[in-house]
Amino acid sequence: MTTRLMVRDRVIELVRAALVRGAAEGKWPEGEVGFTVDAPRDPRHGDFAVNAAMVLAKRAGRPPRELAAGIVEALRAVDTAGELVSLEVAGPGFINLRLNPDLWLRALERAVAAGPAYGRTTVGQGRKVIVEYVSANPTGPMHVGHGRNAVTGDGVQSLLRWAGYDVTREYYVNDFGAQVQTLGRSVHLRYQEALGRTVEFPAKAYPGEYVKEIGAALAAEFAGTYLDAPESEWLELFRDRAVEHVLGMIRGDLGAIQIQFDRWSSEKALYQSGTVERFIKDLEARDLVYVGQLPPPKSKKGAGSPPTGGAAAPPAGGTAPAQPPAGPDEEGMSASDQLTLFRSSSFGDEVDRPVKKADGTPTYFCADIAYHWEKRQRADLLIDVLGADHGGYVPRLKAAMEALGHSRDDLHVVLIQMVNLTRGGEAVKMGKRSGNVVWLREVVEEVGCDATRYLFLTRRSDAPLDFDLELAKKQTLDNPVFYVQYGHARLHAIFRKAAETGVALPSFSLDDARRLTSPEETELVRRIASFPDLLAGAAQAFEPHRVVFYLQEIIAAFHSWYTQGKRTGERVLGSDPGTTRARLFLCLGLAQVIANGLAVLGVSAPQRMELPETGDIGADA
RNA sequence: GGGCCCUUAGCUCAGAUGGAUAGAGCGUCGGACUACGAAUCCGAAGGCCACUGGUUCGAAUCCAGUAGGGCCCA
Repeated sequence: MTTRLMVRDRVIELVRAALVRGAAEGKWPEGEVGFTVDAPRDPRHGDFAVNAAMVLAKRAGRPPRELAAGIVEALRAVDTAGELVSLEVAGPGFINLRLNPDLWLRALERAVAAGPAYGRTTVGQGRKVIVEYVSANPTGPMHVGHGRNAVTGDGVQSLLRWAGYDVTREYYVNDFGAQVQTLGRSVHLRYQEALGRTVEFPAKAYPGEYVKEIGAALAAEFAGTYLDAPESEWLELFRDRAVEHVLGMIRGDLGAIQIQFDRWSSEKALYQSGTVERFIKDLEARDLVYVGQLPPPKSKKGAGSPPTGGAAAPPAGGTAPAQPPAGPDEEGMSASDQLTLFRSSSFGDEVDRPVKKADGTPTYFCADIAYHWEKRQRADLLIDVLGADHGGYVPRLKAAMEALGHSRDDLHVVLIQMVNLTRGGEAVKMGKRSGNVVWLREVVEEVGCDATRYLFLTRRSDAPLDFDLELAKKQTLDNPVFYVQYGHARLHAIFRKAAETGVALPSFSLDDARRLTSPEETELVRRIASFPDLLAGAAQAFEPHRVVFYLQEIIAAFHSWYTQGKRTGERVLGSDPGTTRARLFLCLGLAQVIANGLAVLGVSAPQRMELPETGDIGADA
């Protein structure tokens, strides 16, 4: 498909041309002007407002309104096709302009013509980007917090795809650190138990039912072979088997919310392939590391208070979106150790971070930046979707990017805040202490995939989210996903009705479309036309929630228009064939935009929905 | 004690790179169906955009500080 301009782009193009023209005539200084073209809040101000005169005022040393008049003049001269039908200077120096309505109608035509591809743009220019999300430790099934990370990350990658980026969806598996070792030991305990022993479970062992299953499976496979064997003989095997099993569960959890990855990167493989070693050599070659000691803690209570020991993180996370990777501080290093430190403080981090422990083994952080180093070789832009508890981790990752000769903006981190699960407004008890974790799978099975996905995206990702199970199940307007899907179904009900009454779905005709003259109809057309812009903006800000709000607004506008038509008698299917075709075509555009917006979010767009049990309308009274 | 995020209507939240009179939903009150989905819509009431200063033509938005909440690290 040819790259056609969006309506707003056309305006930008015209303004730019006008500015060049005026500068050439000596009306104002030459050079780029950082102007904006916005749809004003108040529709009476026109289709778009341009602030170029105000921006230019400083440089030109002339009052904005005077400049605006000049720009208007230049715009008239540049607009040879007559696309701008009204231009006026307003307020402090805005140029309000109105477009030939046909331009909007043509945009509607394009929306329907593009069909399921409507909204795709090329702003990403095929840039390679890796979106890493979920990356939950393979020590248990996904909980609700992971779900929000997964859905948000998936929304981000989807947006980037729609915006023309070359996207790889990636999951980083922490299959090497202390936590999976703990899992391996926990499984071994269950293995012993399965073979008839009575064993005690230390507090830090993983409690889940799945641990028991893995233990039992290994008991069946190996019988007593590893019953009394030293840990060195079984730990790696048990760990790997457990990880494999848990990853299977995680894949299942992801499948339940329809998320797939293009690539699963393994921490263990980073070591085995020598990537970590190569990375450290690279650091040494660039003189980015040195041997030294950890800086003393900033605590006031007595210098040299020892860092906490290497206790493994608690097994099952509470509501944290992602389980924290064991930071360097949890790896049992003390202040007196001679460590290999990375000069991250020279690149904006607070302190230098250890990449090798006293015994020469790499730290978790080391593997992690090695991973980013390796990823950056495969892509131009890296996105990490992390739990908000990793906020402190971001500066050192960015420092690493810069130290390695990239831009710190080549890595963008999307932070995901906590999910507060409620049922009918009351908090569902969750917490690390109680061990009462709510698994993602339970939620999906209760409320469905669509509601789960949609509701996770009803907030900016860095704001905490209340997720109410009762609301998610409700088939009423309080439930936002239902509201949008219902609107889509209603549009299709109109199409069905048209078919029943022998009205064919129209193809585009400008003459027909010109009958869309009411303010509500023009507004709907404009919203449809702005959809590609909305998607591109959301993609570049990595904010999938914007799509949710867009859908919410456009469907509300539709419902309003529809109901108003019922009252006034100006129905979609009316007595005048031309108007009927025009309105049907508008509905086609609406249905397409809703379907595509929902598709971006991975939510279905049903054409028909079941009536609730109460409203048995068809029954004769 | 240090760092990051946050504070907008009674409640839950939107406000794209600063734009004109700050918007939704819920809740409250009052209305609208012999149906192409009332699972909807219309109207009313509801605001010191936490506070103070700064930047400029212009600030909910950017900067500094203060207060309060969350997370991470000590």
